[in-house]
Amino acid sequence: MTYYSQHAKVWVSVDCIIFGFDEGKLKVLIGRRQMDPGRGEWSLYGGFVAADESIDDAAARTLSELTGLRNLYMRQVGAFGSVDRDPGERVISIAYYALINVKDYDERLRLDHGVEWMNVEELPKLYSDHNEMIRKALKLMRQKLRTEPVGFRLLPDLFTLTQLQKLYEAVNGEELDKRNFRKRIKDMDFIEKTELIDKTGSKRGAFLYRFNHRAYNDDPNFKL
Amino acid sequence: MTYYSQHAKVWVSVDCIIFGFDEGKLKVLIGRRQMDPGRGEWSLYGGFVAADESIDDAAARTLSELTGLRNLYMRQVGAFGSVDRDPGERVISIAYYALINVKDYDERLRLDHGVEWMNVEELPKLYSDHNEMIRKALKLMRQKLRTEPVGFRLLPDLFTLTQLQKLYEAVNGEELDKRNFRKRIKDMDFIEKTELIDKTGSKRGAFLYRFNHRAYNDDPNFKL
DNA sequence: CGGTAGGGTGTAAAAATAACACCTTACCGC
DNA sequence: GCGGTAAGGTGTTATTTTTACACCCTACCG
Repeated sequence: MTYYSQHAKVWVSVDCIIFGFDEGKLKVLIGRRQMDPGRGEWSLYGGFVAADESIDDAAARTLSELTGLRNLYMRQVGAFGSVDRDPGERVISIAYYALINVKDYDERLRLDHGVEWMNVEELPKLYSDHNEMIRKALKLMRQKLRTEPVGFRLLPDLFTLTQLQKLYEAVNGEELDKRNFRKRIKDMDFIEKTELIDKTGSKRGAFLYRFNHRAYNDDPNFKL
Repeated sequence: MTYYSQHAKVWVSVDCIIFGFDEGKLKVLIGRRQMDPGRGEWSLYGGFVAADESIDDAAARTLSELTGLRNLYMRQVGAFGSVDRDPGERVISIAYYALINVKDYDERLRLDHGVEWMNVEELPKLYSDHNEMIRKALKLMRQKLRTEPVGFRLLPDLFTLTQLQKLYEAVNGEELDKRNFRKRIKDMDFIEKTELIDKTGSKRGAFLYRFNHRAYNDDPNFKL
């Protein structure tokens, strides 16, 4: 059975870069590492890949462990495999990023795991190569948000155009022209205007919009 | 020492998607698999990650083993980790793509390894998830070629504009307008015209060009 | 010495992007 | 109750980028 027995086996873990958007800022979930080596250092949340699960499944399981949420939008960032990336043992880690709506994350659960939302712009030095993972995740996520309608995953089901614009501004780190932005939105029929109005963000109130998956599948022409 | 001992260890391999460009076509190096399981099936060339080398080093070593070349342009495609992707054992594989100039590849060495150049458009069914690896590699490679001047890695140091254009046409699968293409090249000062002339491609002869790394670093504005 | 196959060049129309300013609404505080 | 204010909402024009398009040149070959 052991066709490959002359080769070394290693541990493989997954690390999750969980992006959220709140108060106009792009955030990442990080916590203090609870085990050696590196106990107490800021770190991404991760877990090991079990013998009987795929790496995607391991990432999904780890994400759900942390957030209580399933079917999150999740993409692989890549494998990180310096020999000494883990100070104790040889561990290769596959990084994944996920997009979640901050309000879906139960505060209690967050505290239980001792993680917190931190602005991507103001991250501390993290354990091992986790800063590098986040850098790469950010790059991929930005690219994805530009070309596919996944930014909605970071917002509530119903959102205002201003929220959406602020999201894109936070992700790309540059201000956008309101009129040009809204013109583009109008061109995309799968971003549906509802008759509902959000009054929390302004006195006047703003129309709420919704992303229509079906309509997108019919005519997937997204560009922002 | 074994902090993580309750978790399973697995084999980790690397698989190389080696792109080349010849006779106007984009090609990949594949061969018949020489070991069980899957002996005889078409397959990418790969190898195992050793205990004392990073995954990038393993990929570079494997590439150099196959091609005799070092310092190839190489980028990670991602980790592939379905439980049953290898019919025999649990093996997680990290795919890498590399760009080489076909003429740098010693024909003798190629035959020794029993690999051959096959058009990306006409690939057979490959072992395990290797077709999927190639699909993803192609996608990443195309994106890279559009935004960074790495296509030159697929050409000789000196090349004609027609060669360069044919390369981009093959990679993106669409014809380009000669005058528009050359206009863009003229805008990029780091693509230097030499006084040398290539007579192999035509009766009249065409000027040879060269990519100037230094000039590119001074003003890295590439777009094709 | 004529045919031919690839090498080389500029301009104008169309499309995409960027710049820009003012009115509306409803709440809040006085 | 009313004036201030903070966010919501809306079109047009200039600029830039992209695309479309056709003819002459050169040197080899037969």
